[in-house]
This record gives sequence, structure tokens and C-alpha cells, in this order.
Amino acid sequence: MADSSMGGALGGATRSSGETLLFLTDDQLRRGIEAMFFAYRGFTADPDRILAEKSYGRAHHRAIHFIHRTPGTTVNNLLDILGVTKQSLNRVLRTLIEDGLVQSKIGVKDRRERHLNLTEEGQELEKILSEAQRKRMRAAYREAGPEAVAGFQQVLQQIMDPKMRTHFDQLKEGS
Amino acid sequence: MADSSMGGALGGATRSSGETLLFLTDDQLRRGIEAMFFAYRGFTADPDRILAEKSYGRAHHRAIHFIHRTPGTTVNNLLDILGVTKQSLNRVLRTLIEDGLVQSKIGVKDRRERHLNLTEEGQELEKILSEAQRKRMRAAYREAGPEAVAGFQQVLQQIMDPKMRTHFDQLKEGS
DNA sequence: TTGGAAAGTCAACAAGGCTGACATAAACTG
DNA sequence: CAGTTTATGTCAGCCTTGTTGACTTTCCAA
Repeated sequence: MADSSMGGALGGATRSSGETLLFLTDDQLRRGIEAMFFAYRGFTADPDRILAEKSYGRAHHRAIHFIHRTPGTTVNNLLDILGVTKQSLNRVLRTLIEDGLVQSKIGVKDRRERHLNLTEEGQELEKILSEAQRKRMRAAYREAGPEAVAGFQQVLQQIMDPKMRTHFDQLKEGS
Repeated sequence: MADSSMGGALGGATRSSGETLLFLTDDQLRRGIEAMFFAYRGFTADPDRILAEKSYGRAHHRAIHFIHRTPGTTVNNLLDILGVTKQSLNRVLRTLIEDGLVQSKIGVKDRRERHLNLTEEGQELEKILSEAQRKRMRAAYREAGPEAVAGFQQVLQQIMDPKMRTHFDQLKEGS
């Protein structure tokens, strides 16, 4: 269409003297939007295939991922990170517990809380899923190089909602 | 967990003499994976809110976006880009046509084909949705700077499936 | 003229979101 | 101690958006 690379993109952006700011055109932004769409599909494709075999879905993967990342996490904390309702999470969690992939322990200090951990079997699946996803990311990182990866991380962090960035930053420390 | 920054990450990656390659550790890859997850949520959040008011969903947004991008596209082409079944797309397309946002015209050369275009009303909604999404991207780009944006694009392109990268590249030319 | 591609339709189903209502136990508070 | 809040779980029902399978209509092309 004729309206690309116009609009508000450059209007208020001439504050940085000297910089071209061509990376802020509507056209460049659209490229980024479409890249996010296509890349996210690739990003989830490999785990999705593995999960489909075991009749799990992306929701199970997300739960497994974050329980692995923050072992002993509570249901409430997981709810906050995943940004879904407790009913939605509970459905997923229930099947994972029934299937013996996740263990739910009553809290010691606060007996209302449930602390979640992966069982041996859960850790096995986590490893398969994360390795499949890492494989693609590793290839992408390798091709793009370290500077590109740094930029990739920077932009993604800026795209996040502030609240989600907090979660993201908190995950940084653990390991 | 104790298994981070080990495994296959560095094993076969010592070919580039001199380079540190620390950006290929499992830990860095995991950071990228989590960044993709959180960022994608932010990426879709603004359009999602607008769509919810009009009782449309993300699927409608995707259809509107790509019809806007490639006016007169056929159903089959759209199917290929979106990667869903024709039944799924058809349901979305039907409501958009019924609501007068999309126009479906029988092909001239090949009368089996339907050529899709946004109506005036469809273009209005497209503009609202894309501007909301661009606003966030623009802020992110501005904060991260041009070099980061270049890296962001590079890595995303590498994450895509080859077939999707072809679609992505073909969209580049049109404007 | 006939085979097959393109498009559309109907039915049925599943995953995974959502809301609302309600139950229980535990912790906290006045 | 009574009442309230918090954490969790569960039931029921709804929506969107994905799937498969079967079938029809249209119509291009060999």
C-alpha cells in the first residue's frame, strides 16, 4: 500500500541529531512484525511435534519449562509467569501430576501452598523438548553471530510488558 | 539446574578459532527462548485487546494483515502463508466477508480462484490494529537502537523454517 | 469430455483460553 | 476466638481456533 514509511514513524523521531533513524520507518517496523510472526512458528515447531506424539500441547510445555527453571515454585507464582487463569493451568497441571511428570508437595512454612517439581520422568521430557528447541536456536545464533544475538535479546526485552520483563529478569539470576 | 552451559553447546562449536562462542552456551540459548516467550506475549497484547472488543481473535488479525500486505491474494496463497487448514481459514474469512471487512472476487483468468481485498472498513480496522502493534515495536526499536534491530531481524530470520523464510522474503519486495 | 485442482461446506472433535460459582484448608487479623 | 483473606482445587459452561474426514460445485486443461 501507499501508506508505508509514513505516518508517525519519523514525525517525532528527529530528536537524535545526525542519526538516520531509517530503522524506525513503518516499513521496517512491519518487517519486524512479520519476522516475529514467522519466527515464532519456527520457534515452537520442534517441541510441538514432540508434544503431539505424547498428546500434550504447548501449555504443558510451558508449565514443564518453568517448573524446571524454578524448582519448588508455587502454583500462584507459575500463574503469574504464564499469565493464564488458575483453571487453565490446573487442567494442564493435573494431567502432568497424574502422568507422573510433576510432583506437588504441600508447603512446610505455609501449608496452603503447593510446591511443584519435575519428577525423573518429567526431567527426561523437559530435556528432550528443550534440546529440540535449543538446537534450532543454536543454529540461528551461530549463523547470526554474537552481535546479532545481543541485539536480538535487547529488542525482545523492550517488546515485553514491564511486568513480564520483571519475571524475565528474575529468571536470570536462578541457575 | 546443574546442567546449564554444558551439553552439546560448545562441544562442536570450537571450529572458529579465537572466538569466545560464549553466546552459544545452553544458558544463553535458554535466555533467548524465554525472551521469545515473554516478548511474543507483549507483541500480541495490544491488538488482542482491540480485537476482543470487536469479538474477533488473532486469527482474524492475521488474515487481515496478510490480505492488506498482498491485496488480491488468493485463498490458497493465504493458506500457505498462515499455515492452517482451509476449514480454519474459511471460518475466519467467512465472518470477515459477512461483516464487510473483506471482499472476495472471483478470478478473471482462473475463475475458480477467489481474490481477497480489504474493504474500506477492513482497511480502517487494519490501520488501527497495525498502528497499535507498530507503536510498541517503534518504542522497542528506539530504545534498542539500529544495530540491535539489525541483529534482531537476523536472528529471527534464522529461526524461521526455510519455507516460511521464503514467504517472508517475498513479502519484502511488495510495498 | 473427463480427470483433477480449487474452493466451499458440513459435521465432529480437541486443546486451551475464559468466566462464574463454590469448597476447603490454612493463615492472618482484630 | 471469630471473621476474613489467601492459596488451591474443582465443576460447569462458553469461545476461539486448530484438526480430520466427507462431500459438492465449479471449471481449467489435457
